[in-house]
Amino acid sequence: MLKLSKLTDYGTLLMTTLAAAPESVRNAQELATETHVSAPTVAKLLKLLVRGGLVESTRGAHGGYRLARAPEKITVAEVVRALEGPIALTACSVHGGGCGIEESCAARVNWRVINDAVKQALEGVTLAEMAAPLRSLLRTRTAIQPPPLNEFPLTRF
Amino acid sequence: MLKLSKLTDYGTLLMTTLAAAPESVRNAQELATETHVSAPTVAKLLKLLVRGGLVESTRGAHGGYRLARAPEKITVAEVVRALEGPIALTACSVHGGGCGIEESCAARVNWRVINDAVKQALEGVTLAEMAAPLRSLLRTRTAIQPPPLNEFPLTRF
DNA sequence: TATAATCGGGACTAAATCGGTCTGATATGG
DNA sequence: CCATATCAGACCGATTTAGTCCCGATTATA
Ligand code: SF4
Ligand code: SF4
Repeated sequence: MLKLSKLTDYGTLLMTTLAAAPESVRNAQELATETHVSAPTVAKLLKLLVRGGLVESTRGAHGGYRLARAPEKITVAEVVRALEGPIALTACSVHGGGCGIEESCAARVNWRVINDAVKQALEGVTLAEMAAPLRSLLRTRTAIQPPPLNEFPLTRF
Repeated sequence: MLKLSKLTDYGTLLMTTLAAAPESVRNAQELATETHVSAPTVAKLLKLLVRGGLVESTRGAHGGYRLARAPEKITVAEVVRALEGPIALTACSVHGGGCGIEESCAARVNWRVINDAVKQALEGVTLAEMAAPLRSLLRTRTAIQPPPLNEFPLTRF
């Protein structure tokens, strides 16, 4: 459904929760009860987010998790990328996607443009804005810009 | 991966192909060879598109398919909707999505705004533009507008 | 140092979805 | 009436997703 996977959805909720108190260190269990997401799932997500460099962990007793950067410096796009790889609406928008009919596809070039639009929409929203809801998002939405012309795919289409 | 299903992808390709010659009537087999998509899949897609009101079919000998409306009047968003239902990034952005933690979700309101942004991006692209690649898309991308304020969800967040 | 708390990595299963195929009914043109 | 071609739907295998569990590594603290 052009939809986010549920894991990614929960992941952003998790990050938003972390962003609400960026300094404090909380463990997986605490975050689970705060977000109402099941504990094992939270743990799994946090692992992925750590690996993606968005969250710092401290091990051992009294350990826990904390944002790796200031909430203003983390975009929703990064969260999505950490959890489910590059943002690619179509198979061909990531290199070597292996669609098979790329050569003859009339829609490919335009999908790429649409893909970029979506990507930039996600990149324009920071965790700080997610945590402090919606006022600032209004600005963000109009900030979507066309890419410079020379960035366009040099295809033989 | 925040990705389109392959069926939807092929569906837009199919529609783009139809839009390239909006007048002519072609049958499923012809469209399959033109798009390089397997024939049964094309047939399945066309059924869905007919049901969605985007394509007209004529049955019997010399039957085939044709766009129901002018290419300028059909948006990519409609194609996506016909093939995979309402555009909903998160489970809660469609009514009765049944997320379960909606009450306590800090991210919900903002996801809704992002969802609207993506939706409008898709609504801003017509099949005519897909068929005549990319020049006109540049305009479209900047045309994304914030919704009127009173359209915002009235939540107790 | 011993112990408890906590993360890290990965394997694993169940369920849902997706992509694709097939068959029979139905409608049209000749 | 027959050949052609869409229509509707069931159907299935493959893949992906969601969720759980286990065990080894690491650290604070008593
Ligand atoms: S080449 Fe065309 S069909 Fe293949 S993934 Fe890209 S847009 Fe889709
Ligand atoms: S309520 Fe929150 S967690 Fe549930 S679907 Fe909406 S955004 Fe996702």
